Formats: sequence, structure tokens, C-alpha cells
Amino acid sequence: MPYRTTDRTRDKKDAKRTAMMQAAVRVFAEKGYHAATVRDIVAAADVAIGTFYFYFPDKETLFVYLYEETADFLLRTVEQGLRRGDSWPGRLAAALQSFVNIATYEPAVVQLLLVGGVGAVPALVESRGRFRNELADLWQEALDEAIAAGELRPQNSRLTAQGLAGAFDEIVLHLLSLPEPTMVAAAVIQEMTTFALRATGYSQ
Amino acid sequence: MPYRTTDRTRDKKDAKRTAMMQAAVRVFAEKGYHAATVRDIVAAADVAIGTFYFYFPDKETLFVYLYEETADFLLRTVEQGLRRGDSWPGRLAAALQSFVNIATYEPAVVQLLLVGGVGAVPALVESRGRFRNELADLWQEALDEAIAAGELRPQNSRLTAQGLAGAFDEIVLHLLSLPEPTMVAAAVIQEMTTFALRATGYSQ
Amino acid sequence: MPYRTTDRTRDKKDAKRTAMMQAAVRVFAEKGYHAATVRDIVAAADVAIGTFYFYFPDKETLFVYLYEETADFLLRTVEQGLRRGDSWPGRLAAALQSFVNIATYEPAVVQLLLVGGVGAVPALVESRGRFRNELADLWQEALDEAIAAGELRPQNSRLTAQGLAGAFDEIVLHLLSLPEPTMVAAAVIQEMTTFALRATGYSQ
Amino acid sequence: MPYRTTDRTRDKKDAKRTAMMQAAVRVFAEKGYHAATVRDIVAAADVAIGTFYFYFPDKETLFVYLYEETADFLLRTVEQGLRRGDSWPGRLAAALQSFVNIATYEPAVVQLLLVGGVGAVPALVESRGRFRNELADLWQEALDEAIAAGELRPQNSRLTAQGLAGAFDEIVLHLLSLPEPTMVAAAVIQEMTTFALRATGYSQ
DNA sequence: TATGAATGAGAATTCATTCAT
DNA sequence: TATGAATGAATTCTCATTCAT
Repeated sequence: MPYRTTDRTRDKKDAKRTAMMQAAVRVFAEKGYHAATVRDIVAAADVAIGTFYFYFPDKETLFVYLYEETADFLLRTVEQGLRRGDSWPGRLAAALQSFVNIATYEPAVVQLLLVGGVGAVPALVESRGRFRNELADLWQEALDEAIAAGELRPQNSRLTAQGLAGAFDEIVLHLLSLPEPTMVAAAVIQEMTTFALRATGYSQ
Repeated sequence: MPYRTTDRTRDKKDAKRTAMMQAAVRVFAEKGYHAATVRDIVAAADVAIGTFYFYFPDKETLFVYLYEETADFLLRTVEQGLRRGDSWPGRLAAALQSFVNIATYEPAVVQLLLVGGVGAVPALVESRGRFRNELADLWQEALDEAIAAGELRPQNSRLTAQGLAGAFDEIVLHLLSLPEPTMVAAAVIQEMTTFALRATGYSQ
Repeated sequence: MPYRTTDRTRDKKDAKRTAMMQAAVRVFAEKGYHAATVRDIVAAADVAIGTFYFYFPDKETLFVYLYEETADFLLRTVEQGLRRGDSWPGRLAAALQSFVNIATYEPAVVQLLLVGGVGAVPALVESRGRFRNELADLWQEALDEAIAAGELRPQNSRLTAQGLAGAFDEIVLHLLSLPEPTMVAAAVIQEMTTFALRATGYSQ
Repeated sequence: MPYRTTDRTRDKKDAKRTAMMQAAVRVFAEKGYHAATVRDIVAAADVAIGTFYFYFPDKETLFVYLYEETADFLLRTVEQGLRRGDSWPGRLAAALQSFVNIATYEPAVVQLLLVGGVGAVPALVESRGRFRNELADLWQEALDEAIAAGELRPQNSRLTAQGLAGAFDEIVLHLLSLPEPTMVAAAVIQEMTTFALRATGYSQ
């Protein structure tokens, strides 16, 4: 057999696939689902239009997939942050650090998740709902642990979790709209932590 | 309906124009900017397509205009709520009451503002930024007054305001995703108030 | 109302619609379903591509509709021919006259029905089957009447009818492939009649 | 399989090539020329797409080639049938037996020839014309021999031949549309023979 | 003012074909 | 010989917008 699906060719294919997905994330984040055309994406990835359809079934499927991948990445990152600290303030600060890191170094991730294509892709409504729920789950679990540990007073941890998630989004989105987000990131993390400690009724 | 209650539109007695705008809000809220076609809008308003272009220059301009009108309506309503109470908890509860009222009785308003077409309409980025800023301004002013009155301790009122705005959005959006939002609205307002009092460091 | 859906505008619309359908029949007959592009059709009708979709839902629907219209036209014409004569030979000759007339003066009709798009459009399989059945029905009825009248001997009139229909198609298709079909049409009709009288066992 | 039994392909011992051609006949017959993609064909033959272009110059050339091969196969088979009998009715019955055998056991052959891609492939118009002519030639020769032998009365044997060819196609195509063609094949052959004897003016 | 027929740029997607390996 | 990744012309269809009536 003169032609083999060797490791090298497979690696190459995977690499191209990954490159195209990264290009797609950038374009989707920048323009939103509808305004981003397949031509934009292939131009960003520097391939022909047919190549797109060789790797992906269609634009919508790719978008939903990227959304879910991205959501998963964000969730896992925040989750790891939450595991890093040994007290509620510590876990909180670590998780916010993680979140703000993603936002400043991979702004496309946040753009895609928070403003990308909601309302544009029916199939996404469900994905978005799942994402917001899982994000709230994450915070709620952390809250419940802190409550169980006596660090926080009993409260409606579900609603608190939702409130925190929404608050962090708003603040980070605003941060990203500043000319030099990295310059103030540390201070914002500090302030967000303070806000969140208050919001969760943490004293001392 | 938002654009009926504001000054900008009150004087325009054009019934047909108003009907078309109401139809447009509904359609935009339901389908999102791109999926909503001009044909959908004129069908909902029961006029011909040419009529649309007699009253409005184009789809995008109308959308941005509706967004701003709607944002204005929401801001004014929340502002009125904030003026109704005579203490921070009172003002807070009244403002949240107003906000949740809009969300439950005019869900299209919230849909339009929060998920409508951000990312889809470039011209909207600026409008959205302005809306979020003005919303934060509102809360910040209320916070600063409460701080000045000694009801709240000094804090970064800007960031707190942003956090509150984001938290309320998330919670209300989740409320709207429930099968019977009105059934739990009162309880949610109560819980949101509790959350916000904690988040603003209110004690006693 | 400055604009009215007057008779004149409606007539104009109908005329355009008809013109486009005629153009479509020509193009489909000439190129077959797949090779005929919507661009070809609108070029032949001298309208813009959007106009096509203003009048027709899509290419396939139009094709199937034209096929059925055309089949119906052919069936009705042959049927009338069959009613014109007062004996089996007379009816036969009249029907063949009608059929050959269509074929020579409207070759597109025959092209569309016999070679147009069979195999290309799934939805057409059924239409084609119905057409061939109805054509056989026509001949069978005529045969059964002639048998009942004692003009023909009893026979499997269904199979005879199918045979006649197939035979006529083949002969007429060959006729159309000649450089000057009209020059030999009369002679061919004569010969076809002779063939068909033999095939139906007509004597004297 | 047609191209196995003809001289043209017998010497080509290329199994892969043959497998691809057999797959192609099936796919073309099933889907028609346009709807059958090269990918369908290579999938059916279980080879890679590049292999297709190693063996065949392009899709259209292959199709025309297959059409001609298949036509050749059918012509040779019918011809053999015509040689088997020793009287006109005997030859007729044998030829029809051969034809119906092909149709029932290799329906793809008939599908390809009769509904495959006429109108879809410009280059096929000529091939089809040649096929129909050769088929008519076959019947005409048999008729002329029978006339010369005094079995049939003098007649326009060309037109009779065309008529028979068309009639047989129609009847066989209808046979194939039945749920169980083989169950009625024998009876249909019998009836077709009767029809053809009448149509050729055979008496006694 | 109001209408709706007409337009055509532009989008997603397909698929025959090529060519480096 | 055989492979399949890559290509891009071509196709169908949508929809914002215009303009004669």
C-alpha cells in the first residue's frame, strides 16, 4: 500500500482540524453566529471552503459544538479554581482568578459564551441553559460546602449561586470592554472577591 | 409597551407606526435579530412590506432604535422603583419589584435587551454598552445615597452596582425560563432582596 | 388606497407567471431536470432570480407541477381525439393525429414527459407512474368500447393498451429525431394506425 | 453482469475495475445519473475515491461507457433469443423470454437503459439513439426474415419494429413496478407474444 | 400614504476532480 | 497502484430593499 493513514498524516489532520476550530471560535466570537460566514472562517483558517465541509458537517453543528466545548472548558477551569483554596475566601479568590485569566487571555471564549449566538441558533437555547445551570451548580456546591463547614450561614444557595454567576459575568464583560484589561485585572479580582464575600454573608 | 410611555414616542400619534413597532419588538424578541425577517414583522403588523420602508429606514436602524427605547423604558421603570422607597431596603425591594414586573408581564422587553441581537448587530455594541452603564449608574447612585445616608458602609459602589445588575439579570432570566414565572415571582423578589442586602453589606 | 390589486395588475402577474412557466418547460425539456438551473430558467424568462422564487416555491415543485400539467394536457388531448371518431379505426386515427400534433408543434411537451427528469426527481416517480397508468386507461377504455361494440375480438385490453402507449412513444420519439418531423408526420400517423389496427386484431 | 459477458471486457481481468463498474451500474440504476455521486460509487465498491479516477477518466465517461456496455449486453441477449426459435412465433417468444429474464434478474440493466440518465447527460443522446436504432434493427431483421419466409405479410417492418420495441419497454417497465415481477413474468411473456403476433399480422 | 412585484447580492452547501504521499 | 485530504466552481435559495403604481 503506497498510501498509509500513518500517525503523521493523522496528526496533521488533527492539527488542521484544531486550527480550523480555533479560527472558527475567533470569528464566531468577533462577529456572532449569523454575521460570521463560512467564508470568513475558512479565510481565517486559510483553507478552501470545501475543506470546512470536509471537517465539519455544517456551520450550526460546529457552532453548537464549539459552544459546548468552550462552556466545558470554562466550567472545568472554574471548578479547578474552586478546588485550589482551603477556605471559602480562598476558593472564591482562586476561582475568580481562573475566570478572569480566561477572560483576559482568551477573550474569545467569554465572547462566544456570553454574547455569541444566543437567540440566533435554536439548538443553542438548550446548550446555554445547560451551561448556566452547570455554572450555578458549581457555585452552589461550593457554597453548600462552606455552609456545611460553618463558614457561611445557611441561605438559599441556589439563588446566591445564580446571583454570583450573573454578577461575575457582568463585571468581567465590563472589564473586557476596557482598553487594557490586564492592567486592572488583579484589582478587579480583589474587588469581586470582596463583593462575593459580602453577597454570601461571609464575616470575619 | 415601552415606546408608548416614553416622551420620545408619546407625541407621535401614528397608530400604524406604533403597531409596527410593537409587532417588531415581539418578533425580534421571539426570533432574535437575524431570524426575524422584515416579512415576519409586517405580517405581524398586518401591513405590506413597502409600508415598513415608509416608516423605517431599514431593519437594523429599527432594531437599534427599539433596543434603545426598550432600554430606556426599563431604566426609567427601575429608576421609579428606586425612588419609591424611603430606605435602602425599601428602595431595593421596590426597584426589584418593578424589574420583575416588566420581566413577567413584558418578557419581550427582557428578551430583546438581554438575548436579542448582541453580537448580531455591530451598531448595537455601543448601545448595549451605554445601557449597561446607565443601569449601573442607577444602582450606583442609589448605593451612593445609601452610603451618604449611613445606611451602607463605604465600598466600591461602581463594582457593586455592576455586580447587582448582572446578578439580577441572571436570576430573572432563570425565572423566565420556568413554566410559571408569575407563581414564584414574589418569592424570588424576596430572595433577590435578601441577596442584594447582603451583597451591599447592609446590616440590621 | 393609492395601490390596488386591480384586474390589470393581476392579469399582468398571471401573464408573467405563465411566461415563466413556458420558459421553464422549454429549459427543462432541453436540458433535463438537473442540468437545467434556476439561472437558466430565469434567463430564458428574462427576469431576476428572486422573481422565480416569488412565483414558485422551488425548482422541484415547479418541475413536478409542470410535469403533471403537461401530462394532463397530453391526456386530455388524446382523449378528445379518441372521442372524435365513430369507429375504432376512426377514433384511433384521430387520437394519433392529436398525439403527433402535440409532438410536432410542442416537442417540449413530449421531451418533458418522456425523457425530462425521470430518475432525477424522486417525487416524480409517482407522477410518472400515474401518467403512464392514465394513458393506458385511456387506450384501454377505447379498446373495451370497441370490444363491446363487436369491432374487436376480446383480448387482454390492459396489456394491449400498454403496448400501444409504448409503441406510440417510441415511434413519435423517433419521428422527433428526424430533421423535418412535420414532413413525414402524416405518413407516420397512417402507418401507426395500420400498426395499431393490427395490434388490436382489427380486421376489415 | 453485462460487461463480463462481452468481448470488450472479458479480456480485462481487472477484478477491482470490474467491481467498481458493477457497483456503478447498481448505483446509477438506483439513483439516476445526477443523484449518484462518485462517493456513492466508491462506497459501494469499497475503494477510495482516488481509485475511481485511477480507473476511469470521469463520471460522465464511465456512465456513457456503462450505458453502451449495457445496451450491448441487452442487444446481444435479445439477438440470441431471436436465433433460438425456428419460426416467427418461436423466435418472438424466445426473444421476449430473454428480455424479461434480464429485466427480472438484472433490473438495474433496464433501469439504466430506460430511465437512467437520458436528458441528464448530453453525450448520451447519441448513445441512446444508437441503442434504440440497433434494437429496432434487431426486430426489423427478424421481421424481414419472417416476411421473406412467407410467415408474415409484407409491411413497414421498420415502423413495426419500432412499435414492438416501444411496446415491450412499456410492458416490461410496468412489470418491474409490480411487487413480485417474477410471479407474473411467464404470463406476461405469453401475453406480449400474443400482442406481438397480432401487431405483426401473424395468422395461424 | 400604501402596496407588493421585482430585484440581486450573498449565504450555505455539494461534489467532481486533483495530487502529494 | 491506492489513498483521501484538499479544492473551488457551481447550485439552490433567502431576504433586505426598491420603486412603479
